[in-house]
Amino acid sequence: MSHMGYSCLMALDRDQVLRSAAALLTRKSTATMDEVAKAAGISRATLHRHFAGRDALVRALESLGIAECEAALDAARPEDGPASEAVRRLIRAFEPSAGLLAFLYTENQLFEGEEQNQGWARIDERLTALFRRGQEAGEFRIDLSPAWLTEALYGLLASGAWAVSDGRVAAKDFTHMIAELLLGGARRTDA
Amino acid sequence: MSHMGYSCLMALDRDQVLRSAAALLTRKSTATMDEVAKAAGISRATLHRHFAGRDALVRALESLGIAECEAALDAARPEDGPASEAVRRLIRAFEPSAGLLAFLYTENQLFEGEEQNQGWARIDERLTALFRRGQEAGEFRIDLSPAWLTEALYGLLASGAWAVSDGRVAAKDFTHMIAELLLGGARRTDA
DNA sequence: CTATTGTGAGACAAAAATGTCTCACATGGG
DNA sequence: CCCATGTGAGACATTTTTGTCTCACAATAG
Repeated sequence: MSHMGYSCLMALDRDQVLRSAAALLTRKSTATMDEVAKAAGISRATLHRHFAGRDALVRALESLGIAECEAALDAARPEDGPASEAVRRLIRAFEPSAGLLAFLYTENQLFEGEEQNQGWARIDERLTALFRRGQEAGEFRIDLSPAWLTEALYGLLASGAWAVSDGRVAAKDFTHMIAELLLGGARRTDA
Repeated sequence: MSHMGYSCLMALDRDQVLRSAAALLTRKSTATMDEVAKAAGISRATLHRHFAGRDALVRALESLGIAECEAALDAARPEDGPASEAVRRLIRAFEPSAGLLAFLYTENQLFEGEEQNQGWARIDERLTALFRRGQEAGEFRIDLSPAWLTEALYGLLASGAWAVSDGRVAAKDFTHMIAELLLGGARRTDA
C-alpha cells in the first residue's frame, strides 16, 4: 500500500517546503512562486500541487506558525513556577519556530480571516497572561504593560532569528540573548 | 519664477508619498504601485513621475531612512554623557522615523547595493559604538554583545511602531516602553 | 487673460506572474 | 517485469502589473 508512503513523505516535504518558503519570503517578501519553488528545491508544478496559490501558501504558513506556537506554549508550561523561568522555557521552545514566526509577525497584518485571527488571539492571550502573572506575583515591573511585553517578545524573537541567520550572533546564544534582554535589560545590576 | 514653487511643493509631496508608501508596504509588502499611489492619494501616473518604478521607490525609501537615522544620531549626541541617557535620547530621536525604519528593517535584506549598505554599516557602527562605550564604562552588562543590542534596538523600534499603529500601546508611551525594556528589562529591580 | 506646470484619468502595449495542461521519467511496491 | 504515484520540465492561455503615452483640467505666476 503506497498510501502510507505517500502521506509520510508528503508531510515531511510539505513541512520543509513551508520552512524554506518562510526563510525566503522573510528576506524577499515579493518573491515569485517560481522563486519559492526553486528555493525549496522543487518545481513550480509540484509547489502548485501542494498549495493552490500564493494565498494558500501564506495561509498554510500561518497555520503552521499557529500550530507551532501553541505547541511551544504547551511544552513550556507557562503557568508553572516563577514567571522568569517560564519566559526562558518559552523562548527556548520558540527557537525552532523563530524564522517562521519572524515572517508571520511582519506579514500577518495581511489576512483578517476568522480562524487565523482567533488562533493568534489565543496565543497572544496566553502570552499576556504569563506576563500578567509575573506582574501580579511582584516578579515583573508594572510600568510595562503585558501587551507591550508580548509585542516585544515577538520583536526580539524576529530580531534574534535574523541576527542568527545573518551571522551577526551565534545560534547557541539565541535563547540567552533574548531572554536576558527581555528579562533583565542592558543595564548592569551587579554594579 | 515657478521653479521655487516646484521644488518646494515637490519635496513635501515626495516626502509624504514615501511615508504613506512605507506605512502601506509595512502592512502589505506585495502592494501594487497602484495601491501605493491610492494610499498616497495620488494617481499612478504621478507616482510614476516621481519614482521610475518599484525599485526606485524602495531605494528612495531606503535613502530617506538612512538620512533620517543619521540625523537622529547626530541630534541625540550618542557620545555625550551616560550611555543610558544617550540611548534614551536616541530612541526619542528615532521615534518619528520608526514606521519607516520598521519597513526597512524587515525589507532591507533585498538590496545589496554599494551606497545603501555603506549607509547602514555606518549607522550600525555608530550604534554599536554607543553600546560598546556603555559596556566599557561599566554601565552595561558585557554578556550581551553590542551587535545584539543594536539588533534588538531595531527590533524593538519596529515592534513599538507596529504596536502603536495598531493601537496596542499608546503613542505617548513609545519612548518609555522601548527605552525601559531595552535598558532595564522586565524584571523588577526594586524588589 | 495667458502661458506654464503638475495632475488625474484612461488607453495601450510590453512584461511578468499565475493557473492549468501534457508528457517523459524515476522510484518503489506488487 | 509492470504498474501506480509523484515529480520535473516545459508549453500555453489568462490575468495582473508595469511602463509609457495622450489629453483635458486646475492652479498659479506673470
